[in-house]
Amino acid sequence: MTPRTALWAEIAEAVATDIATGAYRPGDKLPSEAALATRFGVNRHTVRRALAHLSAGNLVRTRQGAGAFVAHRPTEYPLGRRTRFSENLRAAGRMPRREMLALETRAATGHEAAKLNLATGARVHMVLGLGRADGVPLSLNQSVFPAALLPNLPRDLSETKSITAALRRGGIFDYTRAHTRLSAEIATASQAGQLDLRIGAALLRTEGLNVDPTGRPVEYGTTWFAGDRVTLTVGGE
Amino acid sequence: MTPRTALWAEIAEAVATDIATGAYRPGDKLPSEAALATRFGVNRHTVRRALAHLSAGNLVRTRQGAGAFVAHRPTEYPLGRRTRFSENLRAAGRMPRREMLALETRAATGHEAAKLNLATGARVHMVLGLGRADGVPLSLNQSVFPAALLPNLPRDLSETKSITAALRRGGIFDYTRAHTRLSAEIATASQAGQLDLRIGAALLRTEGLNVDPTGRPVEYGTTWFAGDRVTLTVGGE
DNA sequence: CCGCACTATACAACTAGACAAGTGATGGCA
DNA sequence: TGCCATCACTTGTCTAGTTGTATAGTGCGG
Repeated sequence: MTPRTALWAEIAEAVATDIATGAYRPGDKLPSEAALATRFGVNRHTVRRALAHLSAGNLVRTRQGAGAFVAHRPTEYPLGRRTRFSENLRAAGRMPRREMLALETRAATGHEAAKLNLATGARVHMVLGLGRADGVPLSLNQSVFPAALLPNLPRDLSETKSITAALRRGGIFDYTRAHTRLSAEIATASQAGQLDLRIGAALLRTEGLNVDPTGRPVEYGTTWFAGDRVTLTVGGE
Repeated sequence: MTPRTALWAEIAEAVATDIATGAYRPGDKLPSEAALATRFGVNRHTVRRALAHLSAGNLVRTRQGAGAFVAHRPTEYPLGRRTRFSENLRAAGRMPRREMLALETRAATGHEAAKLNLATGARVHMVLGLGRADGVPLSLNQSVFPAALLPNLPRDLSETKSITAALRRGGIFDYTRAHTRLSAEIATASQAGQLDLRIGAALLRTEGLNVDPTGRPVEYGTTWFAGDRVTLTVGGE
C-alpha cells in the first residue's frame, strides 16, 4: 500500500536516471520545476525536494531565476610539476581558456597604489577574468596595471585577448613574481555564481605582485580558485 | 547558516566600497550596467537594483543615455555678507556655471516693493537663474532689481551673463547682504525638474536683500538650493 | 493526539529578452 | 568652419518566466 520510497525520492531517482543515460548532459538545462511538477503529477514543492537532493549530491546545480542545470563532473585540475602554471602562480593570461569579464580604467585604491608603488589616485587598468578548463570554471582573477606604464593596454588587450601579448606590445617582455600570498576565503554570492559554486563554498585565494627585470612593479593581482577543483603545489613536486 | 544577503545588496556594497576606497571618485563615470552585470556575473536588472539603491542614498547619480556617475559630496556653501555664487564655488574648487532661465520687467508685488523700499507698482527686473557646479544643478534663484535704478540691466545682463558685472555697468560697484532668512520647502514639479531632483525632495530656501554701500536696496531675491547637495555654513571660520 | 509527507497559495528575487528614449562622438556636407 | 544626420552606446521600462521562501492546510499513520 504505502510506497516504501517517498514520492520525492522516486522523482529524484527518475531525473538521476535521465542524467545517467545521457538524456540530459552536463550543462543542459532541466525542465522547470513547474514543468516537472505537472509531468510527474505532483506539487512543485515535491519536485523541489527532489532537486534539492540531487543538488546536495552535486548532480545538478540550480540558479535562481535561470533554472536547474546538470552539473559538470567535479574535475580535478592537475596542477602538478608539469603545469606551466606553477611557475606563475597567479596565472595572468596563462589559463587554458580565459574569458574577460571586465576591463576598466580607474583610480588606484590606496592598497593598490602602495603595492604598485604609485602615487595615490594614479590611474590603473583593471582586468577581471574567468579561467576555465574543459569548460569548467576554475578561477576568477583581478589584475591592476599602472596606466602610465601601459597606456595602450586596453586596446592591446581587446585586440590580442592575451595579457602576455598585450604586455609585450607595451614593452614589457618579461616579468617575474616578486611575492605571492595564499589564503582561503568563503565565496560571495556573485563569486559563487561566476564559478558555478554554491554560496559559502571555499575559495583558495592567491595574491601576488609581478615586476619587470628592473624590479619595477608591473601588475598586482588576486586570483580566487574554486577550492574543490584545484590543488596548488608550491615548489618540490 | 549564514543569513543570505541579497545579490543586489552585495553588488551595491561592492560598488560603494570601490567608491569609498577611491577607485571611483566623485564625478567619475561608473562602468555601464551591462559591464557591471558581466563583471558580477549577474543580470542587468540586478545591477539596476543595486544602482537604484546607491542612487537613493545619493551616492551615485544616473543620467539616461549617459551613464551612472559618482555623486559629488554635498557642496559647502558659505553664507556671509558678501555671498557670491561663483566665488564661493571657485573657492571650493568646483567649476561654477550660471544659466539664465528667464528675464522680464514687470510691476513689483507689494512684498517686493516693501523690501526694496519702492512705491507700489514700481517696475522691477526679474531674473530667474540656475546655478551649477561641475554640471550638477545646485540652486535655483529669483532676483528682482529696481528698474528705475538699473534701466539697462536686461541688456547688460544678457551681454555679460554675470550679475555682478551687470550691476557694475549700472553703477553699483559693491553691494552687501542686509539680511538673510532661511527656511525649508518641498520641491514643486518644475523646481524638481530644473534641479534634477525627485518631486517632493527637500529644498533649502534663502531669501535675502542686498544693499549698496549707502544702504539703498539693490536686489531682493530668493534662492532654492537642492537640500542634499548643499550645506550652507554661517559665520564661524 | 502528534509528526510527517504532501498540497496550495502567495510573494520575493533573479533571469531573459525586447524596445523606447536619451547621450555623445563621428563623419559628411554646405 | 559650422551645422546636421547618423550611429553606437547607455539608461529606462515593460513583459514573461524561473527559482527561493514563507505560511497555511490536508490526509494519514503512529
